[in-house]
Amino acid sequence: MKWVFRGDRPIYAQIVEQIQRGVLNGEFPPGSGMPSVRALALDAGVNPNTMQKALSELETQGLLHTQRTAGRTVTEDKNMIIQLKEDLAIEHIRVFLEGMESLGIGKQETLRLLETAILAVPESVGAGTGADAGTEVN
Amino acid sequence: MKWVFRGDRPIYAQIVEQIQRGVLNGEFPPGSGMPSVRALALDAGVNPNTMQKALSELETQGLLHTQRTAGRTVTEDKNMIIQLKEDLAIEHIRVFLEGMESLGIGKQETLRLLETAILAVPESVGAGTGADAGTEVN
Amino acid sequence: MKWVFRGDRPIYAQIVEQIQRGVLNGEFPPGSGMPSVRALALDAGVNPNTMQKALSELETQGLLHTQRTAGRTVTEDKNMIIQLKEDLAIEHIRVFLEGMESLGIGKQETLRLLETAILAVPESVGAGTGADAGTEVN
Amino acid sequence: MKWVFRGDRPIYAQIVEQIQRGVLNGEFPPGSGMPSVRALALDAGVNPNTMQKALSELETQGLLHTQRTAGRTVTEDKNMIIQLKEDLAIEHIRVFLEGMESLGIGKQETLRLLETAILAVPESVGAGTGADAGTEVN
DNA sequence: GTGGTCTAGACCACC
DNA sequence: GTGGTCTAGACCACA
Repeated sequence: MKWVFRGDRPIYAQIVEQIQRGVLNGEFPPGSGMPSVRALALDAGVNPNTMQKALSELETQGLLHTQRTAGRTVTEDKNMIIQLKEDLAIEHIRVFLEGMESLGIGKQETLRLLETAILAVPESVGAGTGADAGTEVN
Repeated sequence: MKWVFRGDRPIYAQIVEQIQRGVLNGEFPPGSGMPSVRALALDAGVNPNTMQKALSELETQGLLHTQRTAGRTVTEDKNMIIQLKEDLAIEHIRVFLEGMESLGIGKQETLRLLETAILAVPESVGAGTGADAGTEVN
Repeated sequence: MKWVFRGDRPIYAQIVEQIQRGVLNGEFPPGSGMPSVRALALDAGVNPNTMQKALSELETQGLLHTQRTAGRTVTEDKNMIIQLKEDLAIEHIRVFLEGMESLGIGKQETLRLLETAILAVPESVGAGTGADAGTEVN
Repeated sequence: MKWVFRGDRPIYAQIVEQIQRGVLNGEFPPGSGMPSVRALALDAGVNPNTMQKALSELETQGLLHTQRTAGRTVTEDKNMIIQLKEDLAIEHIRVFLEGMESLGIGKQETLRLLETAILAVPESVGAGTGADAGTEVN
């Protein structure tokens, strides 16, 4: 796992997001065991307490489970993972549209701008990243 | 001006954004005078210090100018306003795409999702918000 | 507020319960401001961090709100408080009946035992504690 | 024996309770022999050390005895079993009333609520589970 | 002064 | 070794 932290937001919150991301894109497969708190903390270069805080938040979200002394595991509930992915995507879109609107840029214009932006720096077009979206999880 | 604040982010930052928005959408036209710090603070229901901090930041951004004794005015530089709008839009798009990508959703898929989202709750289609983007300012 | 802690469960969890109790019985009325984290910690004789952990859990429960720098307040949503009271009562009853049942004591017998226990050490009978149950909150 | 464990409390403590329950409700009759530690551990799906710890505790409680080479047996002292049952019941009731009181619900009201709860989901009324309380043991 | 975050370091029960 | 809890102490942004 590659950890990158910015100074403008709590580290633990960034950890939460990056682990969520890791679960969503298959780096931490459903049902698999997570590294120990200490190991993760060492790897990320943060205090174990900070890592712990992030992990327990992920636990209250239901994304992680803990077996007391047997370490933590990613939830096996693939539906929850898919659901989370959808929720986050919808929220992202909502915030994005809202932000653009507040700049006086309407939805249609936003769409047009996004198209332009993507065409400017396309990813290997044709390769369906759309397909990928679901496959890592299933 | 209608002020709305959420508790999860610094008030002053939210003020900055809302005034930016006001300038971009024509509520505070270029060259026009801003209300006094006290008046704005009273209107927004915040501490004058907080409003002061927000205005200072807008000044360093170049969006507002101080006329020593004559209070603050919105910049007359329409290009700067257009430029700001563009910058913010590009930044929004960049962050958005990055966020979606981190969910394992590629650019093409993102575009498709955005289309779907917009078609679901369209704005009065045909009315060119794209046109608006520039018109209030010019 | 009188704080009592037992060694068999996390202190922060006991704080959570005792503050809940305080909100439910009117010691912390809805909408009122809570003492500062430091003050509460000093009063309870625990580390500010421990108190903070308890308070932030109460916040995620929705029972407390925080105004960033203006301190914390009890929620004004009386319905939520009543709801919480009901939920906790039902949960208590459920656990109680389950526990008795696991001793081989059925519901009817449990009821009989409880009657006996209460008659043995009655509270000022006739004085409707039942009435009180709702009144502090309303 | 059907073992169920929750992750929020020590496994060994839950084992203690479940075996107590087994003794109280006649599943492990007084004087009878207990399965071996290994067998129990295998059955419950826990580490033998954990099962050992639970059994040791039950031994210090006096509910089980070791016959050196002959394995463990349930105590033949029926009075002790009855006593244990009573103690646990009283403790349960005490904790229950205390908990309800802390919600601002007095004893009389608690009694009323319990009646309601039981009437809502009655067990085959008339069948005296109360009678059972003593019979398996005698 | 307020809440919030982070670190360092210790201790504990559990397996 | 694992997760969990607690303390002590420091620093920060905000109002």
